[in-house]
Amino acid sequence: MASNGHDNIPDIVIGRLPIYLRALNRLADDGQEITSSHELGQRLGISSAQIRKDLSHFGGFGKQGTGYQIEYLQEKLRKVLNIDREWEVALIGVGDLGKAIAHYRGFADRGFHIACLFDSDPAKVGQEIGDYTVQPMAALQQAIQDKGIRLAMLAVPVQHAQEVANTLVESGITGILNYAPINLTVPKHIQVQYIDPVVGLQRMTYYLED
Amino acid sequence: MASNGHDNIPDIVIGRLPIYLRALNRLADDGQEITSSHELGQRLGISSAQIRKDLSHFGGFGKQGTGYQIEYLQEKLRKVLNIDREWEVALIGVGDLGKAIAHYRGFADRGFHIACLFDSDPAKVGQEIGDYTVQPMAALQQAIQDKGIRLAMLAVPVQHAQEVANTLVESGITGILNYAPINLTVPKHIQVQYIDPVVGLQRMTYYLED
DNA sequence: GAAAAGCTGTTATAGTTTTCACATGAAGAA
DNA sequence: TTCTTCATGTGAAAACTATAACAGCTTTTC
Ligand SMILES: NC(=O)c1ccc[n+]([C@@H]2O[C@H](COP(=O)([O-])OP(=O)(O)OC[C@H]3O[C@@H](n4cnc5c(N)ncnc54)[C@H](O)[C@@H]3O)[C@@H](O)[C@H]2O)c1
Ligand SMILES: NC(=O)c1ccc[n+]([C@@H]2O[C@H](COP(=O)([O-])OP(=O)(O)OC[C@H]3O[C@@H](n4cnc5c(N)ncnc54)[C@H](O)[C@@H]3O)[C@@H](O)[C@H]2O)c1
Repeated sequence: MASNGHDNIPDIVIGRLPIYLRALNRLADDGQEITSSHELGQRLGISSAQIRKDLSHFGGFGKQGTGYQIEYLQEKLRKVLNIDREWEVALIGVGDLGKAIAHYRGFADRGFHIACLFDSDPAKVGQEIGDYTVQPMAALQQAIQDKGIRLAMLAVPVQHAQEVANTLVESGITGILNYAPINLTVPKHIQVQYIDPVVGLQRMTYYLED
Repeated sequence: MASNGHDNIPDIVIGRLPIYLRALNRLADDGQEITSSHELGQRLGISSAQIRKDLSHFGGFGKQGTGYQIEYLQEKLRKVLNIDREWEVALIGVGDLGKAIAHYRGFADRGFHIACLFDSDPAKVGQEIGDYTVQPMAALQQAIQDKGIRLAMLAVPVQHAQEVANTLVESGITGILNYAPINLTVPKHIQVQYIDPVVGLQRMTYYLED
């Protein structure tokens, strides 16, 4: 049916594709070559019908009677998600969390290359972290525009998150991964994703008996 | 997800409550005392009707013509979510990420107290981090049972995450916040929440034009 | 090589979630 | 007071999402 043009695929379907891809990565690591909607569903706690239906939005990736070739399906999902290439990401805020992020290899392994680091603290500016030097905020706009960077990770204290987000948007960033526990107000065409572990914990305690 | 003796409030509603609470925290920080479903909705990019409907599952927290008393609503939401008390959390894996987590004050500020640290690496065991000493994995079950800990954060390498999760479940943990990029297989009564920043990035790139 | 078993893609059905729209109550203005 | 404005809580309708079921192709089994 539809291929990679932005037809009207529900957001909720798009949101599950990275989860499918992550499960496929694990199966591939284990040396497995073929899987099925049933196996994936069992692993993910999702019905097999839902997986088949989600995938069918983008074309037939499987083979009746056989299942899905893992490597092929990974390739197709990467293409759909636009991650069949490397994305450069700016990281703002090189504190405890920012440093852990900068050292973490899991981003590069999955196609996201941290291409520059920024911090407002003069004591941090100039520090070498990984392959890069921490730059001052004054250099942000120019650097992002020169490199054509579209994505940023925001790891500054909550009080400054909105203000830095505004700067990012002005600089041309269109996707922000926000670690600060605050909902950002941004123009409609800007994507934001939130990482807030406390929200995760709070979602669980509801279900725990006292 | 199993609902523990609660009414049958949809999971999706429960999942939004921490987001509402977070927004209320910000408003309270700004010194505001009253808000409305409309104001909250604007900040969160959610319709006001949805917020009113969500809250109405738990009783009438607002006042017609006026809105919601922020402090009162926070209190009520905390009660609903079972976070009108402090929860102790075990942290497994004291690497780069685990250290950043252990130093982060945002957990304690929002009612989650990291009560013990574990690592399998003999070089890490015995290290002092924050107020606690890293303990060996062999001490895990006893410590968790003695303290009656129900929640754990999992920050070990992906290859060991499932095996450690199994140990946690055996030890009596019923909620796991998993930082490793793998879907855990656990018994039905165990809650799991995932923190995977790469998934967040991948959800955004779909919407970015090439 | 025929029958059995397995799996996809898809259409139809069931279920869930969101939005709409309004009755009702509160607060301030004139 | 009375009028106007504002905002909640809620049933009904609309929109969306998940599940069930099956035709049709593939592989395995005997
Ligand atoms: N540490 C964690 O495990 C963790 C976990 C979840 C969320 N967070 C969140 O991530 C953010 C950072 O946490 P952290 O523990 O690394 O804090 P931190 O204080 O160690 O680091 C914050 C960094 O941001 C820099 N900064 C401050 N204002 C800035 C500005 N206007 N522009 C650019 N840089 C600025 C500071 O100089 C500092 O280096 C916080 O919002 C926190 O709530 C942290
Ligand atoms: N660093 C980050 O910013 C970041 C971000 C997102 C996700 N993660 C994920 O978090 C996990 C940890 O990342 P990290 O960068 O801290 O890795 P790390 O290698 O620095 O730390 C892992 C720690 O786990 C310990 N460990 C290993 N096996 C163990 C076992 N069986 N039982 C107990 N402890 C064990 C190790 O001794 C080490 O101290 C990984 O799964 C990683 O993918 C990390």
